[in-house]
Amino acid sequence: MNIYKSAGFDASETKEKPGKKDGQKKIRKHRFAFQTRSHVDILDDGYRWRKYGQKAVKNNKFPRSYYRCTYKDCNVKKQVQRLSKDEEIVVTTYEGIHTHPVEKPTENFEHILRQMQSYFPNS
DNA sequence: CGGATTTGACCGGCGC
DNA sequence: GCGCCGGTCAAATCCG
Repeated sequence: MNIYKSAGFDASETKEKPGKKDGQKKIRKHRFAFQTRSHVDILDDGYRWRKYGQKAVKNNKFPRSYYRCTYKDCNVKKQVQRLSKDEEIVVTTYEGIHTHPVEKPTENFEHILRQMQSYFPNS
């Protein structure tokens, strides 16, 4: 299994909706993109995900899948997209930070999971 | 039975 | 002002 993490470290601020009251304004949304070499887009990182949508991308021939964490109070989002150039490459983009423990015995992914948690500052 | 998944439709924002 | 795109939610259905 050859899995390597991508350097797609992008921290964008939350997109607040104009017209609404001062909701989340200064909080940033952690965005982390992972590039995995797999034929299946079902990458289990140890968390439970529930698919809530699927849309096709313009630059891609393949549709993108939208997932959301099913944990109580866990508003973490994840998207999976395949590269049109290399269908065997799957890009997993995580949005948000998990606030609950992992209960799944991840295989080699545990290694990556550790790296992810390292990037997420636990304030 | 509960939980999860699928597809379609709808809404909002932005562009022109 | 209208059109278009992206994104999200909802209902129905299927599986375990």
